[in-house]
Formats: sequence, C-alpha cells, structure tokens
Amino acid sequence: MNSGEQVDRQERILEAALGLLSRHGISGVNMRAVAREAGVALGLVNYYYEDKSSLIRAALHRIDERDLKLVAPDPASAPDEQLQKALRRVADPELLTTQHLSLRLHLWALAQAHEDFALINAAAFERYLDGLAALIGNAKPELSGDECRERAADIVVVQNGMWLTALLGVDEASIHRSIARTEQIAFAA
Amino acid sequence: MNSGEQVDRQERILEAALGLLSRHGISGVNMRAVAREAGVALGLVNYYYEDKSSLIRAALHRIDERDLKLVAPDPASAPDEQLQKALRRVADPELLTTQHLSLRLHLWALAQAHEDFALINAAAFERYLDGLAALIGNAKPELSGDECRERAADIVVVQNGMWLTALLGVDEASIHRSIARTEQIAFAA
DNA sequence: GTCCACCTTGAACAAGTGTTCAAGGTTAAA
DNA sequence: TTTAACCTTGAACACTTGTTCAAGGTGGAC
Repeated sequence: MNSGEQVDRQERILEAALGLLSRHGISGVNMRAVAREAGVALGLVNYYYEDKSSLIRAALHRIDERDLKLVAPDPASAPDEQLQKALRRVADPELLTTQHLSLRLHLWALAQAHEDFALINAAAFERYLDGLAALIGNAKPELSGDECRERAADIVVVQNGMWLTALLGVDEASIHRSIARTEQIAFAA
Repeated sequence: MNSGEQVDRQERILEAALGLLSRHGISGVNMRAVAREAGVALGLVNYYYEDKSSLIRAALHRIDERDLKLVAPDPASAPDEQLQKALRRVADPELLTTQHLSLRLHLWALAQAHEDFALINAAAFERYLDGLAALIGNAKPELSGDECRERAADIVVVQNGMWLTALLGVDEASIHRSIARTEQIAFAA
C-alpha cells in the first residue's frame, strides 16, 4: 500500500470492467481483459467477484446508482428549482459522455438478454421514476400522485430518447430542444 | 427441395441469427447455436456467410431495411395522412414487439462496440431521418428543408425513447401520449 | 521473532469458440 | 449415364473462455 493509485484493487477491477463494457460491449468484458486493464492478476478478479456475473451485477448497480443521483432531492434549492436542475442535469457534459451513455446502452442490452439483470434494471428504473415523480410533486403540489407519475413517465420517454440519440450523434440543438420539452411537460399548468 | 419449409436455407440461417440475437444478445449468437436453430449443419453457416461478422452485418441490414419502411412514401394517401400514418406505425403491435425492439437495442449496442457496424447504423439512421423529413415536407410545404429536418430530429428523439421505454415495460398509455407528442411536433403551425 | 488472516499470483483444466476442409449428396444439362 | 456445379455434412483444428487452486506474499497482533 503506497502511492494511493495502488490501493483498493477491488474498485479498480470494477472500474476496468466498466471501461471495457462501455468501449467494447459485453463480449469485451472477459476476466483476462479485466485483469489486464486493472493491472492485476487473473485470479484476483475471481477473488473479489465470485463470478463473472457477480462482476457484471456490480457494474449494473454502480450505473443505476449514478443515474438515481440525477433525481435525488437537493434540500438547498426551492422545489421548482430542484426539478428544473434535475431535468437539465440529463444533458450535463459529464453525463452526456459517450462512456456513460454507452454503458447504459450495453446494460439495457444485457438486461434484455438475462432475466436477473432485467430485474435489477427494472427496479432501478422504478426508483428513478418515483424520484422524478416526487420532484414534480414538490414543485407542483396541486397535482395528484397519479398525475405526477404520468408526467414522470412521459419525461422519461423523452430522456431515454435523448440518451440514445446522443449516442447516435444527432445534433446538440435537438438535445436542447428536447430538454425544453421535458421542462414543458413537467411544468405544464 | 420439397415442402417449402426446407427451401432457402440461407434465409433460415439469417432468421435464426435474428431470433438468437433478440432473445440472448450477441453472446447468444454463435455459429453452433445458429446452425441448431436453423436446423442445418454447422458448416453451412460458414458456407453462406463467410464470417460471423458477415452474418451479423446481414442481420443489421435486415433490421435497418425494416425500420426504413416505416417512413417509406405511400402514393395511395394524401401527404398529411402519410405523415400521420408513419408516426402512428411506430406503435404498431407488429413493430412494438419485444422481438423487434430487442433486436434494435442489441444492434445499437453492437454498433457502439464495433466501428464498422456503427457506420452501417449511422447511414441507416441518416436515411430514416431524411425519409421522415421528406414526409414532413410533403405534408407541410410551407416549411423549409432545414425546419423539416429539425422537426424530424426532434421526433426521432421521442420515437427512440418510446422504443426503448417500451422494452423496459412502461405503461402503454405513456407510449400513446408520446405518439401524440410526435404528431404535435410534426404538424405544429 | 511467531502466528494468522488476508491478499495476490499465474499455471492448469475443461468447456466453448470460429473456421477449415475432405467427403459425400443433389440437381439438371449433355 | 456421365459430368460438373452447387449444396450439405460433421470431424478436426487452434484458440479463447471462466474457474479453480496450490503456492507464496503482506501486514499487523501477540
């Protein structure tokens, strides 16, 4: 344990898996490549992650966490400011990177192919929807819970579209118009 | 050559690859599984498709073709009817099946991971955008070409979101509200 | 120092991968 | 029937994969 770069090899292994997944897809994530990318021996990957599927499950959880932060309540701001920030965060340069979008895409694809990943993904999706609906509810207290969820669902459709389309390289202007559209849905009278 | 089921083994191989891809993702598409699914010998897959990647490229082209048909001009209808039909076709039960959506998703993921697939995909995306813009131009001749493409881009964002979100199992009502949103964008004054 | 629990290594194994190819089958024209 | 072009087969190949495991390292408690 010295330079600070060396520590927490488990974290580096997970990070390596995330990097490989985003760059080369699931077929690029094999134990040897992960070990190489993390700079550790092959056996260590199986030491920290019992299975290959445990490793991928950990990656999935990591991404789901990151996405959930987008709709986390922020006590420092007023309700409608919170909602607006949350909606605009989706186009943050930090999140709209190929790395993150690509990860999301590959994880969606994985969830389509494997039941257990699908369950994790669906649960995270549900929590995201709840978080967004709650933000809407705070910003517009006159709406019923069902109306909030309805708007949240509609917004998520557009947001998912933005994420996906950003990957395909559609122009930035269209992304910003879509952001405006989500705000319109959220704040509609 | 007899029963009609037996013929065109090349087509059956491609169909088998598509089925496997949609159900199990790219890691489920291996030459042996494709051969088994198609009911042919292993060697025949490599006879008709030089490579595994040729096979996948063929699958990609097949799906791109299918999507392009959505915005194909239909001389039998009036321009704005054509546009409306095209926009509503996206939620057709035939297309909104898990099989087709799942295929699209896996192909997007593949395109993210492999440069050559990305090029094919990007070209098809461009053609889809052009097709949609043309339909809009016909229905609303007062719009400039740039305005048409702008609306087409915005619509595609929502459509991609619908496709993706439909896979995650969001409620059907939200899908239909999103369809309405695309019509609103298209026909806005 | 001695211990002990933990971390780290890479060789080894069995199973699966894409691809090749010699062998044989089928079809229709000559 | 002979011929030739095409189709179809599955064994065999070299290579990659996930997983296991004996061996050794490390750091702190005693």
